Amino acid sequence: MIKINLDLLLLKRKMSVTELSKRVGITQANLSILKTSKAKAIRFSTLEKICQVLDCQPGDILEYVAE
Amino acid sequence: MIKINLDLLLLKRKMSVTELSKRVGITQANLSILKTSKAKAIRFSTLEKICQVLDCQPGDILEYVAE
DNA sequence: TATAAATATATTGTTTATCGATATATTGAG
DNA sequence: CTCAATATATCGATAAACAATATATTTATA
Repeated sequence: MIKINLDLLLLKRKMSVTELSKRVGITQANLSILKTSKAKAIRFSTLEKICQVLDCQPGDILEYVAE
Repeated sequence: MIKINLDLLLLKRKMSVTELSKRVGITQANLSILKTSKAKAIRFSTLEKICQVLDCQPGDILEYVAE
């Protein structure tokens, strides 16, 4: 499965999910869905904004976990 | 923007896009769209299969490029 | 250079699912 | 206990993946 992990970076940046959602431009609810790996897809525009705001690469937040 | 780069890994694995598309389970045409960064989103199920077949991590193929 | 193979592009239709908007539940800090 | 942060839940609209298919273009190779 593909896991998304924002916790580490949010901690580093001392940023809340709510704050990130505002900066990214999506609702707190929908970012929460992403954050908990409940989403079945992601728009590159969203991924891009997250990377932009958190100043990171997709690889920093996306992980493939074999099962 | 978010760029997707499969070329390096395909070269390493000596695998063609057509071959990858068969293994991943999507058409050659649609994988080509992904490969050329024309897609606006990606399903995690697709990303997962690509990582599985190429034995890699999302970070190996996805890149955020600031503009 | 001719031919075939690989890849890119294009079109149409179906189906899926993001994301907005919103409400509410749950958790945690103080 | 209170409040803020986060998670969960609906619903609807819209966007877009992906299938299927055809075809153009590029690349390899005999």
